[in-house]
Parts: sequence; structure tokens; C-alpha cells
Amino acid sequence: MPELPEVQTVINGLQDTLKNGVITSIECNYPGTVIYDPELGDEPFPSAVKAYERRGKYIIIHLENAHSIIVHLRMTGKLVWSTVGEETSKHQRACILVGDHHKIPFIDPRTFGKITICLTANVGSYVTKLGAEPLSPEFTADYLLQKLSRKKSPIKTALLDQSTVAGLGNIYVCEILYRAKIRPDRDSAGIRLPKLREVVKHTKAVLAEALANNGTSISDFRRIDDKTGEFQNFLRVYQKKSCPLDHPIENLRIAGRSSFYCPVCQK
DNA sequence: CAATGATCCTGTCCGC
DNA sequence: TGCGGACAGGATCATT
Repeated sequence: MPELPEVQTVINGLQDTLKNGVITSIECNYPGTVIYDPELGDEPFPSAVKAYERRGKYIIIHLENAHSIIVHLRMTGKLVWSTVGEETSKHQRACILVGDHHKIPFIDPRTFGKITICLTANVGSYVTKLGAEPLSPEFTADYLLQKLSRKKSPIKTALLDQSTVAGLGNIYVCEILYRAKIRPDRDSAGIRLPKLREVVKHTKAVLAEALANNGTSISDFRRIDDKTGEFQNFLRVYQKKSCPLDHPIENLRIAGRSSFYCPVCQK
């Protein structure tokens, strides 16, 4: 499940491999995976990469010719830097062709991932309703208090909502709430400022640690060279039987999502 | 307007 | 060994 650290890891990989290379075309191998904005101007390819950007879980590749490519990996998507001629995965849903000799297949068994091609000026219309970037100075306890004070949903659900904070998914929210010692089913609005400071502190810490470890590979996530990340080795509650203090972990279903937590450590 | 539930989809795992 | 069913879940859409 690619979340912020995994998405950033993919972008870091693109910066090391694709760099400012020329994208010659993007082929679509599964209906609906590649979306062309109706306002698209001229033929967007070929064009060299100008810059990379991440917003929440979106990978944004800006091209020199004022077009942009927005990639969302959803649950099982991955991009793998490859050489033309390498065999094609049966789960390849699209393919970014680079120069004359390279390709970046978009492999996504569950087919939820999307690649959108649009004018750079229109990127905002696809990357909408996103809250603050959790690693930015904008993400503070005061910011969270303002976002959560009127919410009726549990804290777990509120943190998964991309309009609260952009880039968190199920794994990291479980880990953050464990570190902040908050039960996932607690009422968002009832959490006071000192606790929210803990949430903010641990959010930034967990994401930074995961980033330093190239993300979490629970199932499908892979780096651009198809290697796994390493942060799965440091998870404390997600899919665990017991927490680091040896208390049994429970799994609560909240808003249809599994929520791993320690009933002893989290109140 | 906000919260909830269904939906998309396939590989994997479990029980019988 | 095989089969049916539950499960995994990010974002979007429809419904309450």
C-alpha cells in the first residue's frame, strides 16, 4: 500500500534513473489506466522531464513542454525502470517509454492505479481536496485541532482522510496512533492539544524513519529497481501479534479498514 | 455539509 | 487437491 514514504521513494528512484530524460510515449495496456485530459493541447510526447513533485500520494512528473504526468499507485501499483526488450509482466497496465532504450512499465495487479496526462496548468484539478503535507511546517497541532474539532468520526478515520493531512494510509496511521498512545476508535474532536502535539511529532518521525528505510513493503510495494523497502522490519503494530512491550495486538474494524492497536498502550 | 457504505479488482489465505 | 468465501484497501461516487 504505497503511502507518502513509498511514493517519495519511487520519485527518488525516478530522479536517479529517468532523471531529465525524454519520454517518447506512454502506452495503455488496460482500459482506463491512462487518462488523457480533454483539454490536452498538442501531442505531449516526446518531451524531456523538467521536474518532479509529490503531493500526498500523487507522483507528478512535469515535462518541458508544459504538460504533466500524474501517477497514482493506489494499492498495488509499481513503476520499474527497465530496458526495452525485457519481458512484460502479465500485470503491466501501462508503459512509459524513455528515449530509445528504456521503459518504465506500470505494473498493477489490482488495476486501481491511474496515469493522467494533462496540461501542467491543470494539475490542480486532479490533485484536489488535499490537506497539509505532514512533513511541512504547516502541519502542526494547531492545524490538526482546527481540522478535527468539528469532526464526528474516529481519529483513525480522520487521519486517513486526505483532506485532513495528505499522504497517510492505513499502515502509517496505525503506527502513528500506537506511538502517540491513542486508541484508533477515539473521537477526533475529544483529543486535546497536548495529545495532538504527540500525533504531529510521531507522524513526522514515522514518516522520516520510513523514508530513510525506502518505505514499507508489506505486499506489492517495490522501489524503482524492484527491490523491497525495509521499514516493514520496524513496524510496531501493523499486522503484528504483539506490541514491543509484548501486549497482544487487537484488530478493530473502523470504517471498513483493519485497525491494529494495543489496548494496553493506547488509551 | 459530513459521514457512511458500496464499488472497483485480483492474488492470497483459510476452512472444509 | 480444490473450491468458495473472506480479506486486503485508496479514492470516488451515491446515499443517508
